[in-house]
Amino acid sequence: MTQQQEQLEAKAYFSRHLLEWYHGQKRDLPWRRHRNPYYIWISEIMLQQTRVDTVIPYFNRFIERFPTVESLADAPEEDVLKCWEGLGYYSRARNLQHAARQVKEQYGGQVPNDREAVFSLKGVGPYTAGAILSIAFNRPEPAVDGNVMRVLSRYFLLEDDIAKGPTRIKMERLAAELIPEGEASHFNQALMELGALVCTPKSPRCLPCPVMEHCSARLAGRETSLPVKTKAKPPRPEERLAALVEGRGAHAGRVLIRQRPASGLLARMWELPHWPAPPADDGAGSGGPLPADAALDRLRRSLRTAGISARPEAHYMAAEHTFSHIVWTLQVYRCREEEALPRVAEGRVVYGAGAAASAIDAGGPQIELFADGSGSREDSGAVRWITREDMANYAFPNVFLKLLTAYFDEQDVRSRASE
DNA sequence: AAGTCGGGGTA
DNA sequence: TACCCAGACTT
Repeated sequence: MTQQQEQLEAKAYFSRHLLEWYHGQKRDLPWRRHRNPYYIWISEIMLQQTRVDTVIPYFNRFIERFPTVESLADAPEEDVLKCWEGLGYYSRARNLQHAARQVKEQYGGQVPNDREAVFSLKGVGPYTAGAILSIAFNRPEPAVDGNVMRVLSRYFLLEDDIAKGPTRIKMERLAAELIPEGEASHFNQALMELGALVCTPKSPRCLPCPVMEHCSARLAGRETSLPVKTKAKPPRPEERLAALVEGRGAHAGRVLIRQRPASGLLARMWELPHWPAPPADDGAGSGGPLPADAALDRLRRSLRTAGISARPEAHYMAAEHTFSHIVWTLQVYRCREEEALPRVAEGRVVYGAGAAASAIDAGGPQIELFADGSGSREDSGAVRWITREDMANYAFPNVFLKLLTAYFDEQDVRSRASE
């Protein structure tokens, strides 16, 4: 048998056995219960860089709250964001709603089924377009994600770096050849299911694998050294000082939160106000936490610059928040609202500092208005005084969700103890 | 091609 | 710890 014939046979074997395995092993997932293109689409956006088990509860809540394309298109953006709270990559939520409006206006509320149209939807790239077209419409389009690249690089012993762009193109060509006639939907899902359940990154379960016999990596004993992938550079650390401002008088029992800018990191999410901590200058330049008094002093100045009348009192707790490119270490301080608060009414912060106000009015990319990191661009956002119950109306990144929940829990314990 | 965008599970 | 993940968008 020629090499080309062997290759053809290996491909046919792969597709046939994988498909058969899938019919017996596929998981019962909410978006698999109907072939509803809207459900498939939502699930695929949520599944970007996110595990199935994490997505399931979010998916169920989401389609309950937004059952149709039109209901999503017509919803307030903050509702969509709140539904996405804790899932991460929040631009996915905003892009999804943008795309829902595209579908409503350009395609009569029906998810389009041709490549051009699907690809034009905001937030839909090569993988997601292929996934929607194949899974929802059974079109013979490849849907190549990291999972599929791992499976193919092992089965065919491909040593291309899957972090490189051209590799995905090559994998797509291969994946397209493998789709059995009329079976695009099942086959593409089978490929991903195998990657998720059997051909896992660290320790692949080769024995129960339906295609083990002809897996080139396995036959070469190289299944754990594939795929080849250049590793990402480590995230840079950022030390920050956060203010947990406890209200007094009219704001008693409430905490101050602010909204982030409309673009960039955690866009339009709500948070405790926080600012960069200056590097601790201990002479060695090694960084590390700031001495307590220096931190309090820095925070006092940041609060004043932001137009928040509050006095830092004591360190409360530390919290970490990891992004793919940054790691925040937040040192949270309890602060007391000061009397006489003409500058922090409900609504927007009014700047007292002339320099900051004029700099913002001038427009442009004002990242840091002052060299010391106070008066940052974030200081121009809306602020609110909230209770625990109000948390339901604002979308928070997980770190602040946990911080606020812990704080209000503690307050409840204290108030019950003092009764 | 590289950087920007969260968060959690796994070994 | 370090690595991984059902990626897309911007520059």
